[in-house]
Amino acid sequence: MVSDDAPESGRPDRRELLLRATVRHLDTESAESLRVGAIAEEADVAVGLINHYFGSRDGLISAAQQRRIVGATQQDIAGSHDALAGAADLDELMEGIRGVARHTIDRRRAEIRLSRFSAIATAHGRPEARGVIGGTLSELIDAMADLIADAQARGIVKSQRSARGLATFIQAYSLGLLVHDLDPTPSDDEELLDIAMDAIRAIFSRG
Amino acid sequence: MVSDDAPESGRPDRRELLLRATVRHLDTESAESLRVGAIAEEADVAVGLINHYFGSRDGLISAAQQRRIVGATQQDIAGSHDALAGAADLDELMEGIRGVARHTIDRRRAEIRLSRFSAIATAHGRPEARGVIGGTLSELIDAMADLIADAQARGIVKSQRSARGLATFIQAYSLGLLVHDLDPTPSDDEELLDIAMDAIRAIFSRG
Amino acid sequence: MVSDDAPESGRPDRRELLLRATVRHLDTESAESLRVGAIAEEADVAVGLINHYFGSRDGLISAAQQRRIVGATQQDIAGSHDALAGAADLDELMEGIRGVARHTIDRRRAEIRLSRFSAIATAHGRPEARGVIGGTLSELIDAMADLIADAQARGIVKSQRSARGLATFIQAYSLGLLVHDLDPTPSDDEELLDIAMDAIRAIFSRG
Amino acid sequence: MVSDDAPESGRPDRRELLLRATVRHLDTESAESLRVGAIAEEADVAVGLINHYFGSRDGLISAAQQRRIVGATQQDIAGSHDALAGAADLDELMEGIRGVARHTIDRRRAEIRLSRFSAIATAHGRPEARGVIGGTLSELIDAMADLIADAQARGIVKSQRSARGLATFIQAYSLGLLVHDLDPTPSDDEELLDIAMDAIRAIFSRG
DNA sequence: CATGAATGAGAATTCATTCAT
DNA sequence: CATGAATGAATTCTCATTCAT
Repeated sequence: MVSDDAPESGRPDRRELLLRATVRHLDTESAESLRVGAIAEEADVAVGLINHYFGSRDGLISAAQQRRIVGATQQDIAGSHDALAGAADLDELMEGIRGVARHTIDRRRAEIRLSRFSAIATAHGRPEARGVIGGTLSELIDAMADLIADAQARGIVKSQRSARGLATFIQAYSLGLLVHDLDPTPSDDEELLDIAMDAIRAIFSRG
Repeated sequence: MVSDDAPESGRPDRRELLLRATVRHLDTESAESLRVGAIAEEADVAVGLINHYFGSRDGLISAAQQRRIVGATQQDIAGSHDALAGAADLDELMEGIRGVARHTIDRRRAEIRLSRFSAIATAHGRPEARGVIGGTLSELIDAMADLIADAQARGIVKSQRSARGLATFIQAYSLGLLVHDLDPTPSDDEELLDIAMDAIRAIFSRG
Repeated sequence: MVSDDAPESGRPDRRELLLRATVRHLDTESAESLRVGAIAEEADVAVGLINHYFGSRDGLISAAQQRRIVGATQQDIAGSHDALAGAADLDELMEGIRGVARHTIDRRRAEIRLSRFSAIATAHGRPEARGVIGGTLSELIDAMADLIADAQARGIVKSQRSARGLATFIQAYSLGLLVHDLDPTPSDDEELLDIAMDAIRAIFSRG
Repeated sequence: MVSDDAPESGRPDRRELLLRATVRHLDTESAESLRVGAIAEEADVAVGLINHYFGSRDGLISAAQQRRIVGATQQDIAGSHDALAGAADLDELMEGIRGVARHTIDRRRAEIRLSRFSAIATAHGRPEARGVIGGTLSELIDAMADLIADAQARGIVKSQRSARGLATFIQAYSLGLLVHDLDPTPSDDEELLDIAMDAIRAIFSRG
């Protein structure tokens, strides 16, 4: 079977090329600085196709932001799943979470977080983009909630709180770590990790 | 005493008018959509003054973003201070925090949080803005850390973790609540509040 | 008999469809606003065919303008022919002309006249179009001149002026009635008709 | 006193320069072929001013067409007035009219007539322009009607027809002479003149 | 003949910045 | 300090034309 974006196993179609070039741009630069001419050139495609496929520069950016949020999110979910699905008791679970959290806190991931952050910030002043962004974030929370619900069912997580509430808490904290990324005099990563683990262990045990 | 921005109780000076009009714009629209002509008109001031006072359109936007980040969070800090400074024991402290947190979680604050979020996202693709934004965020963390350090000194907060690490955790969570704001099928506010309280009580007690 | 534009009683050929869609457009909109894409879609035909059949957008427009000039006036000629060919004397002739003229003056024909007017105006700034337009107008004058020459041969029209000069006069007046069409405080149609009849009777009788 | 369009007796203001350059262009070329860049350069003015003063390319063209119709019209009226106002009897009047008509029929005026023709044709597909164009044409008819009414009052023109009806007839014929201009095998100018004189004499005498 | 995706030169328009008053 | 008319580079968008299928 031939994949959608690479018909006849040759060069991906022009729409896909444009989208990828745009995602690449947004990974490092602001949307404001995006020039359709530059994107078309980068994608080695005629400018006219941008309006043909996306209606306008704005349409192109929206499509790309959506893909970016989805992309970043899927990675996180996959990582969590691998770490948590097999835990036999709370200690093992916390051990897995610690691994994921350490990766999350790592300031070297700052660029990725900032990039995702800015993609979400797109919702500001673009009410029409809010639905897509909200939906994507919601899926992410759902995926983590599933993992937690599973742990609850297996008696590993004792908390009677809804799995979705707990998942929301963790996601919020994780995203908010951007304040740490941008902090010119940041706290110690390991200490922040310990604090986070205390917090998570607490909400998984009580209530 | 005459305030800086309203000399001789008359009309605030033109620089201030421009800044306010810009903040107002950024509260609802993206920086990209900002037109200096519109801002000047809104402020009822000549366009030329924008470059006179801020050097360029970008200078104006940076100044406004800074004020927005500070402004939105100063309220939180002030609220926290009132609630926490007088607490005699952990229970009283938690009661005060619950009040602040309830206000923080409130989804009606979504617009404000999204607005602040987008201001911070400005750091993406604008390396020159990162210093200002990081510095501002750092000050806010410091302010909250002071409150916590005080509570530690008074023995109310038992945790031996650094006050700044604890403050970072709380700020991160607070900012990250945007995922809750944008969630089309959000968890219950009260439950989220309970979870947050459990987490905070835990990190204030242990470690 | 199968007509040229509807081979084998099926759908008219694509060239004809394009031409008709273009004429339809020009009947209500300016040539400048014509988009080949829109015409092709309207005609339910591939865009590529426009260049195939007409060489270019301009070729299509020229072909359509020509048809419009001819079409609008052919009706007049036909009407005149029916009315004038059988007249036995000047009074009968004038009666027939009155019928045609009444129809011509009618302000409800304003749109048609304006449309034809604009088709002719195409000659301005498009020297290459002048030949076609001039040729078409010339043919129309010739057709009317034939009718008049016939009436002269039969002694009904006494004037020794050239039939073509008389025909030119009538065509000129007829076309110029646009000033009446656009007049916001127009003269009475019937009076205008009487004046025209006086004029025509005079030039048919004297000289 | 300093005129509006040439403040301080120096260079006319930029708006005026743009308008003049546009009129000049439309005198020889079609509106479709007009390029704002070329106009701005011709006027030695920045392109941006076109939108500043006229809103858009279309606004500029409309303003110029209006001025063109008015301009061409005023000349005609002035010429007629000089020729007709002093006539003592019908023969003298006809002599004056013959002078004007000869000038009107002259094929060397074809370009001017075609130009004016195309300005009027602007009404097609631009309903918003119709009012201005109609109003201007109406004023022209009024001016000629005044001349005729005066001749009627002095008993020179016997016709009881309304002066405005007669004026409409003459204007229509005069404008319609474009068919003669574009005719590749035109009738003789002198004969056409004779025919026109016969017609005018008839409608001035009878009815 | 017929199609319509792709092209890219060309045009209008926008808007930050300047500077004479 | 303040003004805002003027500037013109920069950018997006349009759309006639081409050509492989």
